[in-house]
Amino acid sequence: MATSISELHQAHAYMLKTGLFQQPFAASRLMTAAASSSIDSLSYAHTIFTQTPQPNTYMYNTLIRGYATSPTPNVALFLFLKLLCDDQDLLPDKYTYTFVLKACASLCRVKHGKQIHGCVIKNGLSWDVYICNTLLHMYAKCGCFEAARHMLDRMPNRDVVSWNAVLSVYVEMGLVDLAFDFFSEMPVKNLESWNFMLSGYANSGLLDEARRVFDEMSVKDVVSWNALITGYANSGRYNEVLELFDDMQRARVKPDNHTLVTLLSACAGIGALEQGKWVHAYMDRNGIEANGFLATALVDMYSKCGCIEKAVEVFDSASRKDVSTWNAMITGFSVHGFGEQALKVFSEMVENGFKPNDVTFVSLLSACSRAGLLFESHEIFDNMFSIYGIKPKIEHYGCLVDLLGRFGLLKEAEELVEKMPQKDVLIIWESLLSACRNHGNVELAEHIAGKLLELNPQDNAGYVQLSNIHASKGRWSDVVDIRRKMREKLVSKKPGGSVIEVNGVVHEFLAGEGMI
DNA sequence: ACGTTGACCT
Repeated sequence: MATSISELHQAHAYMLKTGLFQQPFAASRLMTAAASSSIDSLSYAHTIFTQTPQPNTYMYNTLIRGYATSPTPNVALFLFLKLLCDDQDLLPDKYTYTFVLKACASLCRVKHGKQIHGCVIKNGLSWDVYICNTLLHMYAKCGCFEAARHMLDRMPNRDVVSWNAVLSVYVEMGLVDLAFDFFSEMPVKNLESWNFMLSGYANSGLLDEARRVFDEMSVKDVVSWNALITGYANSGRYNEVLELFDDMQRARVKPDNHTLVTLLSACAGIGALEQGKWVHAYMDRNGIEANGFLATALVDMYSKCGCIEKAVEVFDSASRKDVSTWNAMITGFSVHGFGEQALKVFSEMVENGFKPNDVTFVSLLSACSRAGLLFESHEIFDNMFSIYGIKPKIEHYGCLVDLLGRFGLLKEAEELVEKMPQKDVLIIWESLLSACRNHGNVELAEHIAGKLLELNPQDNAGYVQLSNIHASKGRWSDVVDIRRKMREKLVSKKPGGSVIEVNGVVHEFLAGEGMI
């Protein structure tokens, strides 16, 4: 089996030279290899398809399946139409329908799905449980739960997958209550059914319910453990994540890459360096390579735990990086205050042919902001859209406003905020307001605080900052006035907190709390 | 020769 595009090219060239390519079976094999290899070679498979004089249904199926699970499932629909119209002597078979229906589901195109359902009935394929299950999933995915239910109730040969196909959509949409009603009603359940229900609760942050389902399960696999652990991790309950991982090991369930990624992000979240190192050592012991997701998670963990050197080490030795891996490294340098290094990694990233995304630019701009790289930040902000086609979002404006504010370029910052899309500008005004405070610019501060309170009278930052500015200028009566307004609206400041790891134990303390 | 339902990183 070919694993790289160059191997595919070699095979293709050989087949053209020997005339093997003219044989439909051989051509199909090559195309299948291209469409299903892990590398992004779907377009290459499409090229082979186009060059084949008389593609058969199998080749159509292979390509439709490839596109159905790609980011552009509409091409699968197009190919299905081409099969119906262009090739009169070819007909879709039962496989074609499962693939094209999958495309309808991911596109939420219920109209097309219904038409294809009609074809299925016309061609006498209504008995096929695979097709019916895909239809069920399609109707549910498009929000047509009544249609799905109607079909499910009338299906003579429904099985556990039929029920799961609908349940999975309830869960995916976060409709946990409906999911649970449906789940309770299911006459047959398998491990997947339980895992769906469990991850439904876990993803909605309903950890007690998730836990209850988990404890009720007679059989659990690594997916079950991962679902629960991920739920705790997403709720920021990192200490419990580490406890659950201990339980998992005691239950002798072997962690997989997903487990380790979640574990590392938990370590990163609480700065648990020792546990993070343990995960890294575990990977080494078990021959698990630090690539892709795991490399990203390790880089992130080491840099959040303060070990930028270790982060660099992992990054440099990762043979397979993706955009997120690069982003994690840039963020790492950024938060450690190494602005120039962050920019250097960015140019390497581009040189290596990676396409930066909006996260990349948040990291870059905040690197500039922290390191005070004013000139560079303007250049990056401008290139972001003109070269890379990424529209600046609130975060990007925020970084720039922050930087301008730090340099005391308050007028410029204000002009930038005025140019922003109106939605969500509150936080940016807050950032600028604190810059005004640092530079003692009372006039602009009052102007901004006024805007802020007008936009959101509940906003505590506006009150707090404005009162601080008055306080710094000795305007005590204004301070008292604002504090009284705050009490009236019951606005209060949430206490700040921090975490630190000492000897492998993570401690949390709140601002104003004693150390001992 | 092909098919239905699964959780993870910035």
